[in-house]
Amino acid sequence: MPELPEVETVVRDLRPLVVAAKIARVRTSRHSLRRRWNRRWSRMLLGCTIRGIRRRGKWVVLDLDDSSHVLFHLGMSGRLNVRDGKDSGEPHTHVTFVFEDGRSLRLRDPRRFGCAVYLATDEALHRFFQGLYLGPEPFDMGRGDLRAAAARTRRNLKAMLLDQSVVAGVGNIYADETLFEARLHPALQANRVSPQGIDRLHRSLKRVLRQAIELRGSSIRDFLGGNGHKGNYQDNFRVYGREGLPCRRCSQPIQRIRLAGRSTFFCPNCQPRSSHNRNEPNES
DNA sequence: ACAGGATCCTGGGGGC
DNA sequence: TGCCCCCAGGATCCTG
Repeated sequence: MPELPEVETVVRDLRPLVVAAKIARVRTSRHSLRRRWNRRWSRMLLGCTIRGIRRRGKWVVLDLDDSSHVLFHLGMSGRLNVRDGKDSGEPHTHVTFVFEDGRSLRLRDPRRFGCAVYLATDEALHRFFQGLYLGPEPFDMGRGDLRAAAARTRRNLKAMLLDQSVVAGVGNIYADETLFEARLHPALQANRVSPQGIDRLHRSLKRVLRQAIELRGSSIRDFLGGNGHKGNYQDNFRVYGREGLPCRRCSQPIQRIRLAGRSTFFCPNCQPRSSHNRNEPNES
């Protein structure tokens, strides 16, 4: 559930808390995450100081002073935060970096779809992302990039947006919100959408993500930022989770279908399957 | 080559 | 109130 805006929020919240912190101990749980934490990595990290924290797609990247890196993925239910002193023994804590000053950075993840990975060099980090075929950041992506990606696939728009090799960081919620904003039906075959339609998608993607970041992401179920504060974008959802509720533009009921194995919400009036009347959806 | 389905995992919610 | 079942979906692996 943490998608780009939520991960960005976590990173921004954590930055003042972790930069310049020195790692004194590393603790891991015996449950394995999506990728197994290698015990040697813990030793490598001892004495390292965190130089920076940033986001790449849905990944959190810690940069350490010996030019090694630690990546975190929050999966569905992962939370990354800093606690003071005493081990509160919170359940589902899988990776803990105890700092010299007694505070600690913890990855908690009940569903264990998340992971933590150590990469010893810049080169290794680069190769790791290359191996994932991780696509461009939405804000760095030109509209030509999205046009090209759309032209070369017969998949539907929803599946294309969810594909991390096309654009990094988009998940189920922001895919649906972006498609609504662009007034494109999620089931449209990507290579059959007009260049103008793809450009609308490109603009909408940035607009939706930018606004979601401003509002600190969405707190549905239990997402909290790195400082424990909630996001507010869930109050702005146009379609996600609104099956049967009136569209905020035209008041037609929002529909839900299954696409790319995911619940997909859209307005059948504002996002018509054909592009005939896309300029004037009926008011009703 | 490409698209879609199954899989992993737990907590929460609906139905009875 | 309690229990069961299903659902949520990010990434990866498998099948058609």
